[in-house]
Amino acid sequence: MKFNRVLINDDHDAIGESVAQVLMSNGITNIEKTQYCDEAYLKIKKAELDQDPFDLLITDLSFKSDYRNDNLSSGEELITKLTQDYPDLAIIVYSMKDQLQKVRFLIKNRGVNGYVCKDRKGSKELGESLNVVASGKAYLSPQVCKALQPKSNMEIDDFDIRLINLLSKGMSQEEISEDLKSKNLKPSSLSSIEKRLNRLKIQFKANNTTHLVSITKDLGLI
Amino acid sequence: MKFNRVLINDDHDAIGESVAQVLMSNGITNIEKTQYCDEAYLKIKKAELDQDPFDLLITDLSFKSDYRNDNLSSGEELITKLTQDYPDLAIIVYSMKDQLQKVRFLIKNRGVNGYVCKDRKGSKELGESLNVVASGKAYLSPQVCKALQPKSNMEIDDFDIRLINLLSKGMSQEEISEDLKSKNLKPSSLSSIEKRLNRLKIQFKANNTTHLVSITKDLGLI
DNA sequence: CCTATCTATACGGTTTACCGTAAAAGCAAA
DNA sequence: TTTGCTTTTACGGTAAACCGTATAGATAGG
Repeated sequence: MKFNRVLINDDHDAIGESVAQVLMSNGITNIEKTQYCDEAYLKIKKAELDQDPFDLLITDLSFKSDYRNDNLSSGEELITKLTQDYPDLAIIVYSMKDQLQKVRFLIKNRGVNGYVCKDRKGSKELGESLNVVASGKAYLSPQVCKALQPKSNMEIDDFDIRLINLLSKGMSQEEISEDLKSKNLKPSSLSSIEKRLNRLKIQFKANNTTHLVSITKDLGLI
Repeated sequence: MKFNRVLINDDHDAIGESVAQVLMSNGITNIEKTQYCDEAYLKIKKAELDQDPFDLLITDLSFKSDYRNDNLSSGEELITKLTQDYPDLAIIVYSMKDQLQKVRFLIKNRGVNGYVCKDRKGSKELGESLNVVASGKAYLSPQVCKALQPKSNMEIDDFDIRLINLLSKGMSQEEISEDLKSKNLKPSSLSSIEKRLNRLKIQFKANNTTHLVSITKDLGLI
């Protein structure tokens, strides 16, 4: 099997162009490009209605917002919507992010078929991913291929991310506790929050909360 | 004046390629590419020694680290070193970051000649910047062109920056006080530090220290 | 020289973060 | 159901951050 009709969704024009180059050098010429997630969704929808659907979407995850106020503001939202509506569409994510948690989530829970890291060898890996994904297998860049290996111990989950995010927004640990309780999310006691933060501080070698937020921001975790 | 010999420094291969395309379509063919800041520095140094120097560097700011442990790990460090050693070299930054403080700093204090945002029209703007910078003027992408307008500038001095920086490294206010005393820097009492932080927290509408560090990191202030 | 003003510092009280310990709840295998 | 393990929660003490107020020093204008 080979992909015939491909949509590229990336807000950076140069990336879109280079992805198109990779596709063409793999013999794929029926290509369209979008720079917004809304636009991508509409194009896919229209293609479906026109009986000329895409077989593959290559998309970034993070998009800068501009004057248009977008409905779908991130690649992840786009993917969530697409996997509901068009489960047959193959999706390759092409992103700077290399967090295992995110990768695992997209592959396991969103049925993403490939995850290629924009990096020094991004183009080459993207080319390889086309063949792998076309043959029905999942492709992962080497940097993130351990995402699917079970349990590489020291890992952070969505709760951790949420926690650090709320801290970075200036909430106190007690306020966070209240917030979680009001949303009926499970670990919500101040004590649990403290314990979790403690683990994270050890993991990231942070001296205090401020340091932890600083480090995770640098890592692009939040 | 026109640029003859250009070095492109970007860790993402596709970007390097697309920048090269832009240069060639502007009639510049003497192009070299690097994917590491160390490599870029060495290449520029060598070219200088060989009496065949570059007249322009186009570089990203953030680079992923890999197995090589780099000396210069960011574009900013590279630029700092270059403006010391080769003040005549023109530099255009091509980056995702669009924080005004960062841009202002690079233009004012590092003598960077152009700042182009990697964005939906990044390639087009990069092409325009070549002509503007070649004619001796500074080029700024529309998103960041207000960086040079003095209006948007709140009065934050070096002490403030130093303070927030130390906080982001995990030091307590007392440790910072000790540190400043040991360096004989003037406001150094815990009380002064508290007062200064208070002013900053009001200025940036921060709830606490963690929030303050988070906000200033987002602004690119530190 | 005196005074108004601004800055640095000192101090005490309150809140929040930090850290250890321990009980309670959830869960899976025997 | 019992047992053992893990996770969540509770609590108490210490350290640090937070906040108001007050004194000391430095500076500029009269």
